[in-house]
Amino acid sequence: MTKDDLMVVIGPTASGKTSLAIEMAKKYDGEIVSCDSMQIYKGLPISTAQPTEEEKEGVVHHLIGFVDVRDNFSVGEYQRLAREKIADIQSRGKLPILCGGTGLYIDSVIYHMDFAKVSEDKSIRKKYTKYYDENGAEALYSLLNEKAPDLAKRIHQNNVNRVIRALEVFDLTGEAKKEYYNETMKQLFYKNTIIVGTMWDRKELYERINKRVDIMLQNGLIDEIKAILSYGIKPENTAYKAIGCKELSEYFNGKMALDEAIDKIKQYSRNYAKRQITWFKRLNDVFWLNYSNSEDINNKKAIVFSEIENIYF
RNA sequence: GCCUCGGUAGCUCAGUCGGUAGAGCAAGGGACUGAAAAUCCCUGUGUCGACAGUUCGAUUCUGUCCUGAGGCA
Repeated sequence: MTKDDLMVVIGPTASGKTSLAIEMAKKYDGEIVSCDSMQIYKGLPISTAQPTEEEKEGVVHHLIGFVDVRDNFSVGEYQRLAREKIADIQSRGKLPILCGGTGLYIDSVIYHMDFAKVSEDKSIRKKYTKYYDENGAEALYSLLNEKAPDLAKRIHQNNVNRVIRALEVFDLTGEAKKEYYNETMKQLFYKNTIIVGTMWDRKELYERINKRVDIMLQNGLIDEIKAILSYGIKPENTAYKAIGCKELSEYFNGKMALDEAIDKIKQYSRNYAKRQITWFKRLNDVFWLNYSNSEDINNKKAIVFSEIENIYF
């Protein structure tokens, strides 16, 4: 195992990433690095579909359940931590397997992405949020357009979050995010990266998602969310945006019937899966395993396994 | 049985003072560099419940019928 070796498992939610990653980890003496913006939080094992101890089958998992739900987190931090973990796994002669569905987090690790050196500045964000509230999206956007027209071109004016972050970076550094245009971003950070994607035909994937939400409910989803709400998690917290949390808190508030909340959880999960698919379609050189084509699966898996054996061993 | 209000896009509804119709959600496609399970962009022809009448022309007016909800008996 060298510092250039990295196995990656991607796919939309409920497509079977976790079990594939575990299968590979057992076969090749690997350890799994979760790449999921919500599994990082403590106290959300059910809603974020973290593997149980039983499901892990003894495979070591990293970057799961280590952040307090009241704390916010970011890609930059994730990138740093994931690369540390990967280096550590490699140094012990094991195969690192990056597994998850958060597209930006995946890119941050596998590509040469440089995030702006400046992190969140509350007062700047507050200032621009206020400006937006008073003057609207168009006016906010034109501020950015004056300061950094090239950057503005790449952001839609209605995407206020991004416009604000771009302004924040500009104000703190005095320049547009140059790395935006940097071609090196498309280069792999780990030369021997193999990416496998788990996929299903759309209809089947949606059925699996619906079914998985029902299983989460059986496993105690409602109590889990009730518990983290009682810890004092607020709507501004990132963890609150996890699917399940906001819907169930409306149910607890009496604003929504339970059935309706459950339907929304399923709905938003399906919407999310679709966005994930859009993201992953852009990646090159992915070995896609479509589980709806069961006859094909074993052949494709065999190809992936021989690829792994050629490159890593 | 009578009265009232409905029956319009997959769903919830708006609308056309008569010239064959539009929002939100869904669905599909796309974007994505420190909130990313977030955020944002693009895509809307559907016997306007059925039949008949009036009209140059009806989804829009009139009548009958079917159907849903509520009210009165």
